Parts: sequence; C-alpha cells; structure tokens
Amino acid sequence: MPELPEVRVVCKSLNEKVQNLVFKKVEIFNPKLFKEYDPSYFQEFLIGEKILKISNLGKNIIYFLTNNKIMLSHLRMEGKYSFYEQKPKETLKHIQAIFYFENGSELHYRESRPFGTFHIRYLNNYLKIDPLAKVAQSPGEIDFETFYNRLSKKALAIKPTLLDQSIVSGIGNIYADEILFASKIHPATPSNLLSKDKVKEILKNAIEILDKSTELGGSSINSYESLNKKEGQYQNFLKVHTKKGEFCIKCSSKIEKIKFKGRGTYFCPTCQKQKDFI
DNA sequence: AGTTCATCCTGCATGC
DNA sequence: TGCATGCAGGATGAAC
Repeated sequence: MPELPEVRVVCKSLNEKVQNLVFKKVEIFNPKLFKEYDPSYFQEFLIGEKILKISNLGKNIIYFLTNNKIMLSHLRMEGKYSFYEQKPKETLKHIQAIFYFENGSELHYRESRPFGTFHIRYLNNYLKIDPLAKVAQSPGEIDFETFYNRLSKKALAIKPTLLDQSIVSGIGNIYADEILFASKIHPATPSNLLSKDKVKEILKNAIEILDKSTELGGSSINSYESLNKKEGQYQNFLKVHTKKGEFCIKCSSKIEKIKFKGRGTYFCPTCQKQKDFI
C-alpha cells in the first residue's frame, strides 16, 4: 500500500509526465471515488485547466492547476496511475477513470479495490477543509517538540498513534512496523510512556527509513507500483514487515505477526520487549 | 473527548 | 475442482 515514500515517488513520476498538460476530457467509470460532486461537475471543473505542479501532503497527492484550482488524489491501498503518450491499444484491468489531455496523451487511474478518493478544491482553503484539514506534517517536516507533545498526551499505543495522520503524516502499516523495530519499541507501548530520547529516536528512524525507501522507489509489496508498472526496491530492505517466522537480523529470534488494533503487526519479540519505562 | 469498531471493496488464500 | 468463507487495509463516521 502506498505510504509516504511511494506517494513521493508517484508525485515525482507524475510531474515528469503531466506537468504543463491541459485537461481535455475526463472519463469517470466509478463515480464513488469522486467525492462530493457528481462526475459531470468534476469534468467541467477540470477541462481547460493546465497542471502546474504536483506535490503531496502526507499520503495525499495534490494537483495544482490554473485558475487556483486543485485536485486531490488519495491512492488508499491499491491506487495506481499509468501514463500514455498516445491512446493505448489495450487498457489494463480495473480502470476507474481516464484523464485525457489536449496533446493526445492520457493518464489512467486504476485500482482493484476502489477505495481511493478524488476531491476538487480551491487554493484559498484546501488546507482548511477536509480531507487535508487535520493532516499533520510528515516526519521530515515536523518540529520535534510538536511531535513529542502530541505523543506525550496520548495514552494510545504507539503503533496506532504513528498511523494517525493528524499526529504525523505519511506513515502506514509497513513503515510503522519498520520504525518501531529500528527503535526497539513494542508496538503496544503507550505513547505517553516514551521518553524524550525514545521519541527522538523514533523520529530519526522514521526520517531515515522513509528517505531510504523513497530513494529506492518505495516498497513494492501488495501490488504497489509508482507509474506505468514501475516497482520499487525497498521491500528487499524490510526487516520485520512481511517477515513472519523469519529470523531477526539482530538477535535471530523469530519474527512474530499479531493482529493489533485491527492491523497486521510484525515485530521481534526479543528486540521489542514490552517495558514499563522506555 | 478519546478510543474502538464497522464500513467501503475485491482479489486472493484457505477449507471443505 | 468448485464453491463458500474470511482476510487484507486507510480513513471516516458512528457508537461506546
């Protein structure tokens, strides 16, 4: 599933392909993904506008368009883009929408489990209203004191806290497991029991892991690809996620998988023991 | 107010 | 082999 590294790589690839292109037509096959407005208004909003730049806030992809317009795209678990210079002879499965540009190129959005979302917004308030209103900064951007204050106020376990996009954004199930392993913290540890030094370690590890994965094009597990079927390589560097039954690289214990607060959670029972103070 | 849980959806793995 | 069941998960909104 795409998390911060994957979303960053998608944005980079999209910028290379669709920057400066002008929307000519939009075909929406699954209106459910296109929130708040009906598909015809979505099309009307986009047609004739040029894509100036694409960036991201956490896992949200932000298309900045002419006339102060914005389109938001969230890939959820399976969302993928494919770009074609010309109309392709065959289309891939599970196409949810096609964006046609004036120069004849096409951007296809597909998703086998259609959970992704698209929103249209204006520049003046897109950060003030959902879905971006509560999205926090990512680990590389957030101020340490802010991050520490948020954690120190939460009695909730650290794993779901790291997944909470209003605390810090961009971390999903894969990297939460990896960050906690690198920081030697049991996923059930209450966030407010973590010392300042431990929280520093979490943030440092989060930045390192997310940056390294970004450099390697993200993690291609559970079908992630950035653009046009390009896969990342960070899955080869995962230390606990997906490693159930394999030996821990630090202590050779067997990696365990549990279901924690509804999420598959991988950890090393020796390196990540539960402690009262940490 | 904070936290948990069901929901959205479909491909895939498992079990009979 | 074929069918039924269950599981996966990000974010949201309902329920506790």
